[in-house]
Amino acid sequence: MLHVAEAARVSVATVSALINGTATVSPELSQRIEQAIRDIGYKRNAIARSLKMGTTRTIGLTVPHITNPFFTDVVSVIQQAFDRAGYAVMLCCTDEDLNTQDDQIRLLLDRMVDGLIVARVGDGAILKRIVDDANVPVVLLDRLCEGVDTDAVVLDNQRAVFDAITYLINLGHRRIGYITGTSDISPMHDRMTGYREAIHAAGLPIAEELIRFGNFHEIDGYNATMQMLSSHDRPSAIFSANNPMVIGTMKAIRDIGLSCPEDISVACFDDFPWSDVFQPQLTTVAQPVQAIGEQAANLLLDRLAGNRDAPPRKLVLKGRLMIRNSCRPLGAMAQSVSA
Amino acid sequence: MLHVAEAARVSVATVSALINGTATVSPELSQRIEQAIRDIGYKRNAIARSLKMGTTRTIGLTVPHITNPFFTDVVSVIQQAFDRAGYAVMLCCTDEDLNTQDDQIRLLLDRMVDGLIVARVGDGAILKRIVDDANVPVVLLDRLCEGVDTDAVVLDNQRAVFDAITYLINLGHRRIGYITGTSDISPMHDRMTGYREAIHAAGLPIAEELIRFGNFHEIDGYNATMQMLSSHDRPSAIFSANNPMVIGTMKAIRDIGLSCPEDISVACFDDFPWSDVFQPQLTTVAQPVQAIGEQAANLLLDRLAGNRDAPPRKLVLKGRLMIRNSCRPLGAMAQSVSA
DNA sequence: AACGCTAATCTAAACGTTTCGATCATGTCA
DNA sequence: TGACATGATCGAAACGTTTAGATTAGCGTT
Repeated sequence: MLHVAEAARVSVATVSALINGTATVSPELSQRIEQAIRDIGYKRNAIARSLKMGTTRTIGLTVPHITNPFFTDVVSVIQQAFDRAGYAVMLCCTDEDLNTQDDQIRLLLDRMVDGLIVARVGDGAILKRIVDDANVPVVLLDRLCEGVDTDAVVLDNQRAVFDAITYLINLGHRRIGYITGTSDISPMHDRMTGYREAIHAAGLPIAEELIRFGNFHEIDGYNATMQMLSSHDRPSAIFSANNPMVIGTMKAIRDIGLSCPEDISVACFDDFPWSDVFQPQLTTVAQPVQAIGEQAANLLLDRLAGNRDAPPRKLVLKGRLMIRNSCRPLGAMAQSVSA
Repeated sequence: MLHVAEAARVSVATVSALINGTATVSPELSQRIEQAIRDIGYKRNAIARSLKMGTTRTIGLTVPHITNPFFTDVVSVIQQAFDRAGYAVMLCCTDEDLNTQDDQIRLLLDRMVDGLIVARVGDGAILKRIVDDANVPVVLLDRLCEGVDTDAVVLDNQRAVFDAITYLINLGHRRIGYITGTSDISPMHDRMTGYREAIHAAGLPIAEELIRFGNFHEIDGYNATMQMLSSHDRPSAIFSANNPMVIGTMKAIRDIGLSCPEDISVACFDDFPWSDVFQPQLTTVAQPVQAIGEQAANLLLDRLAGNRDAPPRKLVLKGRLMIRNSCRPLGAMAQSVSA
């Protein structure tokens, strides 16, 4: 900018005024300045601007895994929304690791991001402290965080799983395996509650050996399924509370020599783009990814636009059970259907 | 930092020296400073540091679509690599749009990213100018760019498709449909060449009506497949040069009342994590996503480490044909196999 | 005692912006 | 003609760091 000012024989203040339109500058000088900008190929240095202005027009986004199709889609939507609003997005993947997450959030805050969207991981204690210290707006995505009272957009996980399990029960299933992630994050906790409530509402007993915990990865789903299917009294249906793990479930079913849905029914949380093309077409709980991403972005953009003092807003969206052909009727029902 | 210095009754220079270890500071002052840092909860401002140092420890990454599983995986690997190296990643999705891409790259450069990894889109002219102007190292990912002579990591696309098409020919297929993206980017061009060469090498005629262009999206694959299958002399196999489009192909096959592989064989570029669990299990050309991401990251990290003057390095990796059950033998071969 | 050497610390400029308040020319009005 | 408002431009401080070079103190040599 200094060079531009010199070339146009004006002060840097005038150049700044012209670029930002913060003051009127005469047509004559305007032209000289614009010419100089073109000649020199001047580009405003956003870092210097950020330092002075105290804002970077950048937000931080942390998710556990970008390869989980749910997060892939949500990240994509969020990215687009902020792109439209002129913000850049710094993406971090925490790999479901608490320390990684904390490091990354600190890194983002050091860089003066204007806001944060966090699909948190693990215990929320440190997150709480970090968020309290940093006075940037934070939006929680997908996962609430005890003690962190801020904007959030989540799914009604309990209801969604309740509906899915009830659907399986209505098909005649009585022993329904349930594979979940570690329950220290709210969706896993709520989904589990939905499972238990559905079983209970149907007057069925909860079989604790049919509930298996994994760490969100395909291999965890594989192992959990293997264990369940190797038992003497195996379930007739399996519900996976997490999307990558269901791939493991399908592989285990294949490897053990069974097939879905003939021998065992399968349903899972989170939809796949290809779920209605390949066989079996999985019955899933679809999250409104577009809406989730947009709402999260809107909440944050609203804060960034200056609406700092409004009380925390918590948006709860509804999932949708996508019934396909991976679950088959059992017993009396099966006969009435096949008749 | 000023507050820390005051609290510890030292100069800011000493504080800086201690934090960065750039000069020895006596144990006594060290202790006072560390105490003050803790008391105040001081965090170094990375923006101010960047302004002074001329480096942000941030890189820019642009890809066409993050929802394309190939890019999802590569982005994930790159993100991890830079995370380990203490860099942040700014992610941009260009949505296969040239203007969006140019805007985003400019945005990234304004923010003084230290380097750029670009899976480019469209015509490379503007990209070339931008890259020339900015004197940050650039690594091209997946797609080369005419006139931009810089580090790159790409696949041997021609060979990969040649092998895949030859595989289909060896199965007895003679009319092989080919669905591709717009050929102004190098992978699409090279893949097309591979297709033509394979057909030619087998002494078969090129049927131009079997070559269809789309814009990388599922819907394009759908439309292209619909057109081909509605013709009087439809192909016995279809190869999709792009991953999202093959979903459209499968949907079209289903909607038109055919099935794969009984009525038509299908293969495509890029592997899916779930390709060997669901039916049909797609035969694909798998890219070494892990290696691609790591190599791209390494090339850039090497430049960032100061190796600026080395000549441009172009890494060409090999694809791998993953043969599954979505392609069936035809004619004489089919008989010998089924016999 | 004067000198030089080393180690520790500090002063101040610089990075590239924004912006407040000052300056200055010009035109208007009484 | 003088007072004054208006509009355009500028000078300089500030944002929070890093760092070159100056300063100071302590200590061993001669």
